[in-house]
Amino acid sequence: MGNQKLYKGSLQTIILKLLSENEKMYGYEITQKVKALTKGELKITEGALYPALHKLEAEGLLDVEVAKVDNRLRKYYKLTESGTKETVNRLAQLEEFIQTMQHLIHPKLT
Amino acid sequence: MGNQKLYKGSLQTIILKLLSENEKMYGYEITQKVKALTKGELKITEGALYPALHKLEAEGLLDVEVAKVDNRLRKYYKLTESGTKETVNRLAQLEEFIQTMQHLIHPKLT
DNA sequence: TATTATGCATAAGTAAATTATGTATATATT
DNA sequence: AATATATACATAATTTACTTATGCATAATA
Repeated sequence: MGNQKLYKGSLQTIILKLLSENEKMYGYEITQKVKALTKGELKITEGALYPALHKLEAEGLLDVEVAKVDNRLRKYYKLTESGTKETVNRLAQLEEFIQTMQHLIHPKLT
Repeated sequence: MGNQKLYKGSLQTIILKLLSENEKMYGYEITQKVKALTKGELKITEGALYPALHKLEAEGLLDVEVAKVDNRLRKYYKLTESGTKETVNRLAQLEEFIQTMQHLIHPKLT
């Protein structure tokens, strides 16, 4: 919980990763999914999420599709072709970053 | 290299960790050490490092001691008692963050 | 002689969050 | 019936933590 600031920079990658697994998701769903997957560790705020989604869309990595469910608005996002490719890169970078941090924290291992 | 933005938020923890291993270090030494430990993966810029050191000092986590070596100035930093305790916390938070990210990236494992 | 390495520092600009609002519908609680 | 919580979107103001650019100074190298 106190490590909330550490995930700065990785939100886009998290979104892309979830979309690579789920075909299409809407914003609120993403926040709930992340909360569930991390057992409440990571809580994505709306102020972070929606601008991030808009940016990914503007960059051509996501497509959006509006739907009305139970009289409520939903915006479903899914990866574009370009987004699918970029997800691979972003995940590789995140993995590399984690490896690098492991080297710093546990200098003896690996 | 492209993951440079991901380490946002972890610089202070990196500094604290290095100082928990080395007793005392000066700024330039820290940049070189990180570069070496990460095989050039992470390059701490001076614009990030020095303000971070000053902040940690202002928070009472570091003590500073000025020395002149080869007619050049050096500022040696070392952990205070409070800094030693805080290092444990920060490292635990970083570990937890890494674990959380692993869960997100590799949902099947652990 | 000019560049690179060593060693410190700060100011301006930027990216990506947090915090605080705002709108609206549906469901659960008092 | 009124109120709070959950669902679902959005944006503006602020803060944090960097990058980039710049500055000063000495030592070693090309």
